[in-house]
Amino acid sequence: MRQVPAKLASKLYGAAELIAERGLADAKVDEIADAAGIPKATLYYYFSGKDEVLAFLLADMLELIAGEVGTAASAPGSARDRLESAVEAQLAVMLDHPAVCRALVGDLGRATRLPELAAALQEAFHRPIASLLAEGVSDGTLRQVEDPGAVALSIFGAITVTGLSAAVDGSSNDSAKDAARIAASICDLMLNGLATTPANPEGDR
Amino acid sequence: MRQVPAKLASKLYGAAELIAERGLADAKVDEIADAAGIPKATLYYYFSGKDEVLAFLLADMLELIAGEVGTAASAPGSARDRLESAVEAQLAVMLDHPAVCRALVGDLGRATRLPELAAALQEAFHRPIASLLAEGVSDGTLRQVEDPGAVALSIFGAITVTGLSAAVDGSSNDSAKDAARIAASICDLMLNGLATTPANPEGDR
Amino acid sequence: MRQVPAKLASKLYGAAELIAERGLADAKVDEIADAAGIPKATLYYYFSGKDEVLAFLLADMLELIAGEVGTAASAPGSARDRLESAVEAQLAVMLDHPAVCRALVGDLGRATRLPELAAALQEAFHRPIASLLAEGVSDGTLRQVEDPGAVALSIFGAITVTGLSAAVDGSSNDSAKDAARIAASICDLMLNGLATTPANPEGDR
Amino acid sequence: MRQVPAKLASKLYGAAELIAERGLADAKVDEIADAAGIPKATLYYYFSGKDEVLAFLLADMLELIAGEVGTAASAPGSARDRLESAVEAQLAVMLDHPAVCRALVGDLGRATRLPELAAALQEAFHRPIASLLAEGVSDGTLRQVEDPGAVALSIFGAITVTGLSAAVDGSSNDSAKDAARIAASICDLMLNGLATTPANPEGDR
DNA sequence: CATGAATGAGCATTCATTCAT
DNA sequence: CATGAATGAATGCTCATTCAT
Repeated sequence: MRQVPAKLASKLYGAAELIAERGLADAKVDEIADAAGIPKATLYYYFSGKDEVLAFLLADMLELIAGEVGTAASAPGSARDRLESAVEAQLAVMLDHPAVCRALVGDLGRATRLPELAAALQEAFHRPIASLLAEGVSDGTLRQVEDPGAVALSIFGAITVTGLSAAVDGSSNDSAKDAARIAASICDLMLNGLATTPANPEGDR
Repeated sequence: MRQVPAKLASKLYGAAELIAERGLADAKVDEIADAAGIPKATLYYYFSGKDEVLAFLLADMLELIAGEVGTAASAPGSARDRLESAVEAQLAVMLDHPAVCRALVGDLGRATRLPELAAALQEAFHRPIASLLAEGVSDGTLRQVEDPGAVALSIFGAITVTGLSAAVDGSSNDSAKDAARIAASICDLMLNGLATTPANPEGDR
Repeated sequence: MRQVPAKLASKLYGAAELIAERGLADAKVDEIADAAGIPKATLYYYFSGKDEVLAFLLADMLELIAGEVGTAASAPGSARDRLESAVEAQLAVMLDHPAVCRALVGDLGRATRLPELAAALQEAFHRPIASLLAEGVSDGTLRQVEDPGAVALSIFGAITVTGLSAAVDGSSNDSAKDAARIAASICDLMLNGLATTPANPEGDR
Repeated sequence: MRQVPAKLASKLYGAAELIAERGLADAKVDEIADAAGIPKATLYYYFSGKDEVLAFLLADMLELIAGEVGTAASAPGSARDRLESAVEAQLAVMLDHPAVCRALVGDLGRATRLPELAAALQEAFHRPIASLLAEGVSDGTLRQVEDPGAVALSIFGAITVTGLSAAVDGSSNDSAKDAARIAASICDLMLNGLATTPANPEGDR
């Protein structure tokens, strides 16, 4: 994969919607090129094939998310506050790039197959949450749980599925507001739980 | 789609792993037939094509999940207890059928496109949770939240992503035990939250 | 490469002319299929690609030549007489199948690359001549030469190039007669030499 | 085709091996440029395309052969002696440029299609031999044969195939010596024949 | 002069699907 | 009923060639 010129990169985003809509396998290279407004052969000049185009787009978005989430996670404040910010940051990026985001999930199965993608996902989404959980225990703003890995994964799942669902719906126009609203719901659940009886830190079973 | 003989159905499960691994679009009909150990043409005798094979497998699993989760959700006991049972039931089925489960998620993007599948997913996974949330408010074992839809979706996401992750790993041999362990973590998070300060029912923002 | 039905094989000969005329690389698969009167996909059902089609045709012809030449070489009579018969036999087959023969030479370069083809060539053309040379020395009808390998190769070259030239010209209609005439010239040269002075068995240098 | 700088010309010989190995059609322009160590676009600055590159190389070699053979053929001495010299000269040039020589033969089929190449071949190889045959009859050092054209072609074939075979083998390091050895064998055959019985000038059939 | 970047046109190959037996 | 053989239709990709710099 050659160094992709910024101009080309921006054009490629025009194809993300297509890939999201139809899935990579059903999006013809011709169509992708058309959607991006470039000759098909030019795609092949820069990428080795379809897959690499998607990989490029995903990598781009994951980097963006990793950046935003990382910023939120490393801001000053309690780990708990930063966790809330991180949740909102991830949702914000997802809702800002609904097409790429849907493409990502549409080919999430691929994540199972492409270790590279799996690693990037881990880096962008999962690790920051896991870190914040640990920091929260240290600074006393979050309680200790038995299996932090499973909990981090759960939170990641809650954010991702809700974000994806919103990205698919795509009804609203104010993505920042949507992100904030959804983040609030998730954080409420994540921090306060649903139980009416006093919290039982040892779990319920 | 003709009535599928049980013998054939069981053989088809042998192809689920392949579909999970490669995605439906990248799994050639030849390969699917080979994996199932039947002639390609026989597939076409019973199914109208690739898609119907996957649909058959998914329908099978979704029905199973819907059944298990439905049973758990309609058992006697508090809504809160039943919610916990439902979470574990969903995880148990997922871990019992990791290949089909991965195939399902691998082609989750398809859910965006196939209304039928989306509806079945909704029915099997999402609705039971939403119902239990409402019942919990009624019977006082779960607190009222601001956006029950978003919360239900979050819980669904937490279960699904954690379950999928476990299905992909597939390291353990005792899936029932795994399901119980993961369910405990999720339920702990879901019910008790992570906050150390007293729960703030009004949310945190 | 699947077992090629006789009917298909015979149809394929219709494509030999095309390959001979244009060279394998410049003969489009579509054209080959058209020339043979079969669907392109059927070609791919039986062969792995263009190359295998040519290989099949060549193998077929080489086998034919090997047979004819072998018959001539193992007939009763002196080695010298049989050598003459073999020369004519080779020429006869070449002139009987000018298209395949030209295709063979057109892609003779390929012989350098495909060991399989080189071996078949060796078997069909070269070895029988070399054997006859040795037998001629034994039965006293041919004289001993210093480098029998080089001489066999020279004879092979003389036959092949003359035969090819005739195949390319393709003017005459009586290929058997042509073969006999050319064979006579080659045999005269090969047996009697061009020198006017008495033969000098030790060579001339 | 622009005037080709000597430096470039010499670099191009580095590509002859590639063309010999793969055939012109299968040698990508990129590869040829790489093999020559020059940018692809530079090739197009000097040549109109692939074909012209090969043509340049072949013309170069054919000119060389024509020169060497011509020199040998027009030296003082009997026609018979000069024929021997010409045979060795051709073999010497072929073994001196094995790659170009193989490329030439590899695309010999092309000779069927490119009249220009056929003419050059005729000029370089065939005509000198035919002339010498005639001169030999005149000066009494070679006997009259029935079909001088066929005999000349046979001799040409013997030389070419033996030379090519040696070029492909390429085992030896002393090409001049190889040429001499092979030439001796061919001349022995060509002049003295293989028959043990007294030469029968009327042919053997 | 020489060349890196870009592309138009072409084509081999794949694969889901059909159907006679 | 089940299937081996056959194929129509589609598409990913290659590569020779151009041209602005």
